[in-house]
Amino acid sequence: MFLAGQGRHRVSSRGLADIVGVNSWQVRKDFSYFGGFGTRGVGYDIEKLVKEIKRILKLDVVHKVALVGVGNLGRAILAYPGFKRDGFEIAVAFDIAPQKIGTRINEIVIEDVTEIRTLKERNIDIAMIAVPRDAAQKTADDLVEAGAKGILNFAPCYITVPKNLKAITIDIAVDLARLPYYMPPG
Amino acid sequence: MFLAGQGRHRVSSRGLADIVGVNSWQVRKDFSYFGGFGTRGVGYDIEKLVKEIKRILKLDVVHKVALVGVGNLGRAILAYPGFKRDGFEIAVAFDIAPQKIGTRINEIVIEDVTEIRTLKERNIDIAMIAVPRDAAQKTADDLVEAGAKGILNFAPCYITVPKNLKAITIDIAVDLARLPYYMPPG
DNA sequence: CTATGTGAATTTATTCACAGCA
DNA sequence: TGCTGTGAATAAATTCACATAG
Repeated sequence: MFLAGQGRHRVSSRGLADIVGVNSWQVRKDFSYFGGFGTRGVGYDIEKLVKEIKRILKLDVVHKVALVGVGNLGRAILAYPGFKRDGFEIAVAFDIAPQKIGTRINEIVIEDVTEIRTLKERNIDIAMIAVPRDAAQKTADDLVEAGAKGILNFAPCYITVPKNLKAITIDIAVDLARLPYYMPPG
Repeated sequence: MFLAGQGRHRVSSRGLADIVGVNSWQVRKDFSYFGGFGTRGVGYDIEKLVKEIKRILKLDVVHKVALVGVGNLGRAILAYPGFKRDGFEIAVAFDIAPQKIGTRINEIVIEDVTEIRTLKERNIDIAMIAVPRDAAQKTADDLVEAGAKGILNFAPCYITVPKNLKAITIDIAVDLARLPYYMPPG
């Protein structure tokens, strides 16, 4: 985006710092916690740096993702072009509405929610929840039982999963509510 | 959600801590930074607590919000029911496509993007960006010029605003990329 | 001579323990 | 007695300064 594929091979901690708006020693210290992967007097090799970070974040393998709920939000997610870049592949979408089953959106076939049970045999370990709030926890429970290891929840409620798994909730209203605190008066 | 309107008047720091999964002294310490608003030996009056927190976060006034971009994501946002609860009101939606101008979605009339310039006179101080990535920064610039004080950006890119204003970017791919690090192997 | 990586110093945040008020 | 609010103790994160490798 900023660096890759633009003819540049190297970047310094200062260069990275300027991009993300922090200080150069913060960049170096943070990298050092995972073992230094720069070259003294030279800087960081961009390709190697990206590879190391992907390895640390466990993004060095392709993760297959399921989407549950193909309403407005679900369709917006299916239309989002940025997943492949980071090694994610939306493999399937589920919905409860019979008239949607079997249709395709962006090459993804929509299946009945009861097929969630087949996640494990399809090597899908991540799921996104885009169902109404009242159905979110039940959906999460089904996903966990089917073998999902990570859940990204877009329903406006907290969901609980076994503590060895990971769930992240994205609630637009919560993020919106953070803005006024930082906004100037008037 | 958990406490309001369920017959309960009071809650202890321990009660709050259990709900959000932290320790009771963390709750008390955090509240104390803004001046204690509990009663010793009793706990916190729920109604007063909510009021104080809303005041601190500047959510004690209604904020009018504009949406720019009425594609899949924009329509999903307009359909989201949770804004009013927190004192936000989507006042207008803008789009660049002529065939969308003048139509309504969820009581919101869609106007041409050139009307962004009227934000200030309509007392709209917050905007949500749901346009394609290439148009995001230009949209942000227009919004800032029109008087927006806070921006919630859904385009998958960083946007820059003058440093006395506030912009928050929500990028699904970034949140998705956080999951594998915490997920158990296998 | 340049830019990393890291101990040491400093600052900030977390945790504890209890005084103080209803 | 019960639970808040807060100083003190502890832990963690940030910042600095520089030895070190290329």
